[in-house]
Amino acid sequence: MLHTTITNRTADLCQTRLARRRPAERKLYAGQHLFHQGDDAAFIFEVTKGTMRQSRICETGERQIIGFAHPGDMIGFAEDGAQRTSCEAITDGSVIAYRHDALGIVGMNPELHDRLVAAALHQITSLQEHCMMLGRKSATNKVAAFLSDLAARTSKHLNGNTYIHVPMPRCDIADYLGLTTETVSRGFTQLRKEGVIALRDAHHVTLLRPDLLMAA
Amino acid sequence: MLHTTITNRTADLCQTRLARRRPAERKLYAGQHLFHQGDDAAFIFEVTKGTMRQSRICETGERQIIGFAHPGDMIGFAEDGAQRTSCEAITDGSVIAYRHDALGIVGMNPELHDRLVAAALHQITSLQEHCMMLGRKSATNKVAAFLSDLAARTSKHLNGNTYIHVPMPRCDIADYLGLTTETVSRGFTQLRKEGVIALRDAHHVTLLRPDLLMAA
DNA sequence: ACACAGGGATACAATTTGTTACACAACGAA
DNA sequence: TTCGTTGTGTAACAAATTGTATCCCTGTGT
Repeated sequence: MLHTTITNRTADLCQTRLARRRPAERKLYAGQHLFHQGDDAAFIFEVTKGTMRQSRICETGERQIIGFAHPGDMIGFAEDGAQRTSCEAITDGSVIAYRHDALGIVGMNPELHDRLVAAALHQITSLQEHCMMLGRKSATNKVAAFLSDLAARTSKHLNGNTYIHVPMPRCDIADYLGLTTETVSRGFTQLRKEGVIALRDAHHVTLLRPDLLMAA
Repeated sequence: MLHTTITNRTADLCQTRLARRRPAERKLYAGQHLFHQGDDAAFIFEVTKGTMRQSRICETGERQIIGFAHPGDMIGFAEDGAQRTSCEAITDGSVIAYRHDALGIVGMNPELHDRLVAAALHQITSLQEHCMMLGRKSATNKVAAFLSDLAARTSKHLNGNTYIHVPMPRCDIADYLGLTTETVSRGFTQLRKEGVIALRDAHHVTLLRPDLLMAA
């Protein structure tokens, strides 16, 4: 490891400012891969625009979507330098790349190190919640919880209503929730019939009863 | 943050040796809690003996077991200083406590910092695999995968056979796999009827066909 | 020995979810 | 325009999982 390169606080701060000025932002078009399962994990990425999906394919060919990443999220935490998941852009977007080993070396950039550690801990928490949802909720509950999460991240409020943009197709939601597309469809329909949501089209949802959504 | 306390390498090394000499091991009896959901997260624990279960209770009262921890595993990674899960000992065991903030501060003990970061990344990977299993496997597959994992961690080999000790009751396995106890029971029975495993009793399994277990 | 409690297994009914099939709308290419 | 293609919603039926009730076995205490 590179702990021997530590010199003093000032040098670190300079490096921080330098890194700030050139954030190495990278554009991604819808459908484009950020990395593949098995790739060398040299970077951790911060999403700055767009929505990404992080997925894993298992031996039997089934896909599980591990999570969706929105602006502000960090993706690409990897054990032993190899990505265990793939990551693709669902919409056009952009990311900032940080060296993966900044997690191990405070000296390079202490502020970045803290942000990466915090993001890793956050990832652990959200994976735990995902497990909880996959294991212990019914199909409709899963759809409701998914919309609730999405609303908390990316909703717009206009004259008392909450509007959610659902950028991903139904099959992505299904692979995220451990369901089939048909069951996801039934979930949306049921929430609509119960008056919890209204659908302009498959990708534009209005939240009529946020209270019922949480409880559902 | 406490980066200002960094002085030099030598001091850090001394502190490392000191920490090594007094590992602050703590005994736990079966059923005893290591921490509760909501507790302040001051420590990360390394399991040295026994088996622990880490679980979460959701608003509706359902329990999901996030993972089992065996000797060598680290538990207690927490966001914002608060535990999101509870942790209990399934068998008698013991743990070593490390200060949680050692994750953020390399200076205190660089070697420990590296171990904690590696453990956090490992936790992310295994949670991702857990999600995959919860979302995309049938009941029997889940039981098989669970036994396969357990075998990889804690099995004994005697004259060509693999013996697995299953310390936890069926209801824990159910809450881990997102099933009911009955379904777990049926899973064990099916694997036995297929000749993949043999059962001495509920807690002692012999692995007859490890190849079929992975594939199942 | 006896009754009792707890964990586990099993049969059968009930429910949820997956399958299969088809209709419909939006979209792009010929 | 017309023809495919793709994504989505719906419905009927099949399959998987769960719920319920019951039974078994083992250990424990009286």
